[in-house]
Amino acid sequence: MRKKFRESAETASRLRKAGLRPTRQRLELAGLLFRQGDRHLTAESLHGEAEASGIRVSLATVYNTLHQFTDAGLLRQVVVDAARSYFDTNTREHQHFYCEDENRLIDIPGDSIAVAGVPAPPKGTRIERVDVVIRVRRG
Amino acid sequence: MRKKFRESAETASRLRKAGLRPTRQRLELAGLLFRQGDRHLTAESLHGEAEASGIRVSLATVYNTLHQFTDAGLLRQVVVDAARSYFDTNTREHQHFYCEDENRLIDIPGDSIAVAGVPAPPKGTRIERVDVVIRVRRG
DNA sequence: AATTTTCTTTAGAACTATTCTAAACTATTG
DNA sequence: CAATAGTTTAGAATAGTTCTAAAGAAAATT
Repeated sequence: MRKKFRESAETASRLRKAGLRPTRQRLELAGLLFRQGDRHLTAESLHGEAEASGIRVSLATVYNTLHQFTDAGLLRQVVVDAARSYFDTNTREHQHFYCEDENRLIDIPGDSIAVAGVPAPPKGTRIERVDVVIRVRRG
Repeated sequence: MRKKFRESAETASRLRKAGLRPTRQRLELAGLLFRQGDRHLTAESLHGEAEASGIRVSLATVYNTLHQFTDAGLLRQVVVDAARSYFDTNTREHQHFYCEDENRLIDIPGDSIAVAGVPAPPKGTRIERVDVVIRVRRG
């Protein structure tokens, strides 16, 4: 399969650039993560998907991989819920609706939303990121 | 002590209005929470403070109380860190800097900051709250 | 003011998400 | 192809939080 081969090679080189060896587990997880469009996953949900696809990988490796990919800029971690951590395959600038009834994230494109009037950050610090979470409920 | 008595009576009636019995534990925790100005606490930190003040209260009760006060609108829960939950005694509209180096929250007054271009919420939902977290780091 | 009812507190167990550990394994280097 | 350095893994450990059921306290009822 030509396409798959090219994707793997591309992913492998992305990983190498991030200082990560392109192991079977990383390549297969990357396949799951990036094959489809923008996605929001938890470690458990990705692990479940891997299992369902016949990919053999431990939960610990899923956690490691999600964090390594996040550090490498391939994923963005989204904190909306005290209970679980979400990872977003969309690393462009954007924000989120968070549906509290169904624990679901929905992207808001970065060009539609803007935060104005941000004060200077506390002395000795610099702004890392501005996160907007719009909490919504059925009703 | 006149002042303390009045505070207790006021707190007691706030609790009653929220359908909560003004028990010793709730009154004493309310004392710690609201005596000082705006504060950001975790369950553990409040429990520690209580211990230090000679207030006898279990950690389970601290958790219960924080949630009950939040439901009653006396506190606001702030989600910034996947690890721990913060509770904010400032329930006015406002936002936060989150200092990732020291796990510390800093209030941003609601009148200085504004979010523009919020799209319509997903079908069948209404906006509950708009949370802005500005993540900062030393540097 | 004693009794009953309802709510609250508590210690400790249980749970959930996540991280750690150290041994086995795999990719890369020389 | 051996040596090295990085990776994976199962399971243990941890952290924060919630649950449980029994004891205690507040409110309602007599």
